[in-house]
Amino acid sequence: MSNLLKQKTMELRRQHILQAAARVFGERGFRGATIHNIAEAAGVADGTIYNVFANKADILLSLLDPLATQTTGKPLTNPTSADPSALLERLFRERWETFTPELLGVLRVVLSEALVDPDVRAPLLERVIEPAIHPLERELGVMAKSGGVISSDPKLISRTLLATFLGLLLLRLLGDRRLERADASTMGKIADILADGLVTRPSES
Amino acid sequence: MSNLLKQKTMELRRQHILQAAARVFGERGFRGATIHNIAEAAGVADGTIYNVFANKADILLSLLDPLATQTTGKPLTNPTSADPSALLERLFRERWETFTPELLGVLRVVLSEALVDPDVRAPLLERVIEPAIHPLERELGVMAKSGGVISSDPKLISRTLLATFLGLLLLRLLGDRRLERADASTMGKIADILADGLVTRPSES
Amino acid sequence: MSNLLKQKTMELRRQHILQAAARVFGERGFRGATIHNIAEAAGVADGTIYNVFANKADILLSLLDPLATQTTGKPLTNPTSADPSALLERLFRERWETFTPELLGVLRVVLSEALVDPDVRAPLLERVIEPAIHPLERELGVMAKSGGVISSDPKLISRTLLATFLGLLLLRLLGDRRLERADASTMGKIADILADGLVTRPSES
Amino acid sequence: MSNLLKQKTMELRRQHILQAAARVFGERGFRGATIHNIAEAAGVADGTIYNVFANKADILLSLLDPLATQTTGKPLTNPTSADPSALLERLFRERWETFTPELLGVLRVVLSEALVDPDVRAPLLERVIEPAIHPLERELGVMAKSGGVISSDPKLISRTLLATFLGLLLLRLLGDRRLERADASTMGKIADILADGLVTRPSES
DNA sequence: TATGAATGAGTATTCATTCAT
DNA sequence: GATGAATGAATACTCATTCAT
Repeated sequence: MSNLLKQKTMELRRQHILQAAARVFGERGFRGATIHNIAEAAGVADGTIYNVFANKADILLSLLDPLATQTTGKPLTNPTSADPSALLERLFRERWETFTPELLGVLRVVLSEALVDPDVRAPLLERVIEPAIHPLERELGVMAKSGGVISSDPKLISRTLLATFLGLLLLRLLGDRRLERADASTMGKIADILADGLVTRPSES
Repeated sequence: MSNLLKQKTMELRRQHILQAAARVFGERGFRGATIHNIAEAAGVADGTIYNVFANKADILLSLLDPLATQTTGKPLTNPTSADPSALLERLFRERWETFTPELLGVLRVVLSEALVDPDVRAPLLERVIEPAIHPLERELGVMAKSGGVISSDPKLISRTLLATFLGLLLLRLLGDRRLERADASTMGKIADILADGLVTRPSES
Repeated sequence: MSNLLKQKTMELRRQHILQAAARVFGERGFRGATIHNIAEAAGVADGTIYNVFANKADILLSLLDPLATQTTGKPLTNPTSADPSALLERLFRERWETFTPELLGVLRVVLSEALVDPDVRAPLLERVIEPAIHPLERELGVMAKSGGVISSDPKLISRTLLATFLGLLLLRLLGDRRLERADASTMGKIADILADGLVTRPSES
Repeated sequence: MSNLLKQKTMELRRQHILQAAARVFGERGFRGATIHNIAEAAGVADGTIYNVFANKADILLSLLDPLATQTTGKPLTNPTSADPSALLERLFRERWETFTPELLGVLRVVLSEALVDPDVRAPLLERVIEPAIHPLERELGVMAKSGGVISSDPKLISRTLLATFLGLLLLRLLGDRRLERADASTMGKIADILADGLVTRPSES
């Protein structure tokens, strides 16, 4: 039983260090943050970090988990929702809200590092991005057959939707004022635009 | 005249080093690349770089120029084109093509560093992103008044369009296979979707 | 009695750890081996080692015991053997055989460390080397008086004999193939050479 | 020509650092000495050492050169010297004298490290020990045929001679007082003993 | 008494920057 | 101006030792 207790203590410590790392990495980036910075923020000794993580990179890779949970934990689609507008609505409104400041910090450092390090890029693609795209792609295929959405190229459309969402997050991370104050309702507007198009149709007049 | 010659020589050397830096930074990232790497790639001595650039960060900031030219050099909108579909078409087709492998490398390292360093983030926002958004925003406002596009919130719509484009580039940089082989025609499809919407309208049947 | 039992248990544990340490030190050297390596090899926790030994250096010093026993346990000379050839024979044949692979490992690490650390050097000299030299020196003195061996400088001769033996062990430890496969009979040959000299005497023809 | 000057300067610096390293390693051993210790002793910055040596181990391996020169530079045997006694005389007298305090320091650290690190052991064997043994072995073979020395097993005899010499050096390095004050004449005595044997022959009476 | 997680001092190595030539 | 050797601050990681359980 002391064994179970130890495991729990270990897990708590791990999460504690990960939170500190998320904060420090979010502020200074992966390369800019030192193990000492993280240890200080977590209130432990430098060496303690290595009782939990193999090395600095391992900490960063562990931060992919919350991002992955983000995608896999809450399925984008839902068997009963065959309404494409509702799908977009959910994609943009709900997901935007789940990006708390802390999770944004994680995204910031993970994206930054993934762009220049294949060892981060590969798991990000495989564990976060693809699990976000695939169900969407499948759902779009189904909806296309039933006539709800335009039928061409679900592979491309799913990527476009994710791209828009990621791009909005990116602009926010880069300091765009408009997106820093975007809330769920803002996202609702964007979902509507994507659903109905930007151009007003003559036939609608 | 010798003065002029010197200036030209200097400018040539500067461009030469910048090209080498673009390549090296694109491959290794900003922190992962050393001054020595760049000097080697440019065929000059380490010290020579400091005759042209103040420090390593200065090289990176200088790489914003080609990205800025990207946006300001070829205006997104064009007074004569009052057609919103054509605007989107141009935004996605032409711009996608201008992202040569070298420019993608620049974008890669600049984005990576901007995400975690405010000293890169601010000029990227100011010199590249905002100059891309503002004319678009203005044009959308005009088109909204003339009824060509939906009228609400050009600030948000312009950001959404840029977000989609940036997001597509981002997915490509992160290794998404579909987007790695996307060409101008692929971008044309995406522009169409944004123009007309994803949902098929009952009224259109 | 429980007290006695405890002492025995303690002594067993001590010997167990020492054996593990001999193995690990022999493979990795003193600095290259970690307390954790030794604890693992002994099947105990790191902390347990400190219940038995004061510190890492104390383990190494404790490994001098088997080497010391080597010398003091089996006296080199024997009052009844006044035959110098027999003495050399015993010195080389018997002692060579007592250097089991494990004891060679101990010698390896002790020599290595003694060469660069006075805190190991002094006890090695005092507890192992001098106890090996002195009785030999004494015996040579006696034999010199009775005319069995050349009379000059027993101090030097005893050292020369030990030097030869140590040197042979050293070459073996350094990987010399010929000595790695040397057995007792090989040592017998060497003893003969030392007894009779390398040069063939004209008078012997 | 400035190129030639640079090479010379580089070589001087290299030798300067090597001398400092020999001193520091000799005092503290390989593991006990830090790069900073060596840099301080050489009067240069830590980083400068890495302009000359690839890493710490490379410094140690470079210290094999003076030891190798020791053996290969001055051939043990000499075509004209067919006299075995003279050969031993030279082996012990001359070589002992070449072990200056500095070279002894080098031998100390090289032996210490070679005992526990195969990466040092192999080159020591190949570049120092074998080049010392082989010519000796050959010469002994020749002398055996001409009847000057006992004929059996030159492989073993050559090793025995080197073992004796190495063993004497080892005892000296371990602090044996008698050998710390041994000079060339002491070595002469030892050579005589090896030549003529330890035992006084009845036939010689 | 045994455990093994926490500690934090210690170190090889890197690399941006300088500056004598 | 160009060079590239010298600099030395900075940092990930190790490991002997301690001590609460």
